Amino acid sequence: MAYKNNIDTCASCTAAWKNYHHLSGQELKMVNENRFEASFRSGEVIVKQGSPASNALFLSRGMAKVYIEGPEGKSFILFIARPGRMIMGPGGFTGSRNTYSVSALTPVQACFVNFSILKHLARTNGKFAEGMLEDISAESLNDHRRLFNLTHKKMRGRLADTLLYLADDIYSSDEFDMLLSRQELGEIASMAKESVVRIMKEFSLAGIISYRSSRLKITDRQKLVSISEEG
Amino acid sequence: MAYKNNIDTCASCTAAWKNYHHLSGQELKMVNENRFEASFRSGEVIVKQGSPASNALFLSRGMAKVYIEGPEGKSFILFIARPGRMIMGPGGFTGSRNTYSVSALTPVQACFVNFSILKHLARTNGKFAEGMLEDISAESLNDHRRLFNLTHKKMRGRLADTLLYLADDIYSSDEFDMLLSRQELGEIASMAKESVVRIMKEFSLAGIISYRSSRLKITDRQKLVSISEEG
DNA sequence: TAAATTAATTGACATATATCAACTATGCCG
DNA sequence: CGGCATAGTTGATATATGTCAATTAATTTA
Repeated sequence: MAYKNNIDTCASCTAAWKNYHHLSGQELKMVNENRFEASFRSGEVIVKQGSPASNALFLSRGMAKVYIEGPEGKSFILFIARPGRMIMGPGGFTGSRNTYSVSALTPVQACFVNFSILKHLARTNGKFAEGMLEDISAESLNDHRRLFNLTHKKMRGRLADTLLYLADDIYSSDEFDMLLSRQELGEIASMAKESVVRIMKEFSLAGIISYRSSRLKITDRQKLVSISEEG
Repeated sequence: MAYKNNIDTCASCTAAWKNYHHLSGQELKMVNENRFEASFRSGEVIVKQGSPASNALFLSRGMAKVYIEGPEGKSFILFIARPGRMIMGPGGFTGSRNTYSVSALTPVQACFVNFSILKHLARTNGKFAEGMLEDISAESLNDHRRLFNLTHKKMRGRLADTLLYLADDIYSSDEFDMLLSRQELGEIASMAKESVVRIMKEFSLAGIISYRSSRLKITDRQKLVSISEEG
């Protein structure tokens, strides 16, 4: 975990959180002067569940998984994080501990901004607070959809959801490098890794997806969507 | 759905949202003058999923269930609502439609406050905005726990969770009137109503709970907690 | 109060899905 | 480059859970 500052300023950062647009030059300067940056290698833990929560996380480069660690090594992936998004667990406003872990799926460049700064900005800049509320609301809506889908769909539907999530929300493309293991796909779709393997093969034989090595391509999106909808 | 105003003012309302404490007299007056009130009978729909979302809901009396309606009559109960809490779907800040339905479990007295008022207050009153963020964060944390529990626990664990949720968060007592049908318990714990019946009986035979008619009592909380934890 | 709904219960059965064990492919490190 | 560790794959099996059908209990309505 080597420390270095690769980003000049928040103002010039191309991966900055869109809500920072609501800040004045003065306010953004405050964020910039109080952030700190770090690099992580693939697989490294960026935030550890249970540890004291004091900073929000922003990725400036790379991808990470955000997950809940349960007993007996069981874990559940909440979402995949990319640059441009604020990663602040509920712990930021409620308790004082991280309610989830974050670990790097690729080499990651990350910025940490202390909660106190963000809270101060939310108190003093109404537009910023509103943007924050919008962000958190959008997450909340996702959680609700997920709660419904995970409890009401069967494996095929849940895996279809997962593949569509990756294509639509993460890669914005129907063809992408699959950074997640079968195990991790299972931790998103809530199923055993063996089941992921079997259903991926089934989809492949049905011409819905194709994959070789780590490259995955959705070849029949329509069918995948209908599997997702049928549950 | 008869309309009447039973609450004098927000200032004197004993069921008011705690975050209203952060408002000035002037601000609270604005809320008071722009709210409207309505009564609902048991079973009546208070908010309908998919309809245009324009108001946040506050119960001043009674209980309601907040749930997602899926295809084929399937539904999933997100939470049980009581007075003192703001009920604003994510739709309030993101889309413009209600993302869930709310229906009365008992006779309900409810207040509606337009989003525009709440957004305005959030923009102009930092403390209020912060309180709102705290509230939403707490909900988010619940959703995350629920995502993990529903996907990783077996039926007994999920039903134990549900009964503890009712006792701890809703009734603050180990003995209470069970307003929910077996079907509805299943829509919280994500299982068939028949399974709810069978496991309730099992718990009853094991001396963990007892029930006759609509009265339910947790008689061995420790065991119920351990079932919840073991999953 | 009786009839008519609706909810709860029970048993039998089907099946979706996890688990276990073995094996193979792949990638990484010395 | 070869060997070790990790990830992927496959088949066999166990089981948790849903579904269906029938019955009883409880509640509402006429």
